[in-house]
Amino acid sequence: MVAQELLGKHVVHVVRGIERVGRIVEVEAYLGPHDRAAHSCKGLTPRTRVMFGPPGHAYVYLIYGMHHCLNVVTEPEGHGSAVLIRALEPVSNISGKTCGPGLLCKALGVDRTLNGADLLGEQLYIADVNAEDFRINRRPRIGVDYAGAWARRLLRFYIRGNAHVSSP
DNA sequence: CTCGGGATGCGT
DNA sequence: CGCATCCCGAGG
Repeated sequence: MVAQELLGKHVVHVVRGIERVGRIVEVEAYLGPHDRAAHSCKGLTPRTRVMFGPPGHAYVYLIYGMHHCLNVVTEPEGHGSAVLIRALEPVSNISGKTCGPGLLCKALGVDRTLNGADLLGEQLYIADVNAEDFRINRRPRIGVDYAGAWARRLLRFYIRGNAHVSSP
């Protein structure tokens, strides 16, 4: 699954020439319209347009009126799947906490103006790094209790023992 | 545990 | 149009 492959990679956001970098330590997979916890289960709407778009783009949305969440579209166009970045370990030029999806967006300076951004571009991207050895834990996703059987699926992945995971 | 906060999608 | 709901975080 693509979600685990993001663990250990770096998220880079360039702000006024400064690279803000965090190492991905926690993610959740959202599998498509059949996944009742996924935004795409509402179908193709203005909000979910990017999620149904081509892979390698950022899906950024506002939640609870005040926090942003950063996702990576992972599957081919039309599929409607994405991976939510839930926690980072600070690497460079990070100020503020990064142990949660809203917090890490704040620390990186990511907001909805980056919705749809091409992650192969220059401003916001995922950087592969030398694979440090780590083990992966799998758990149910956070905050999706409404999603019936899908709430119990083990689609949350994090680096075992990492101090920056949101709720170990 | 509570509660803020605003967009969204859906029913009317 | 109204309104319940939401992939959260801070504070008690």
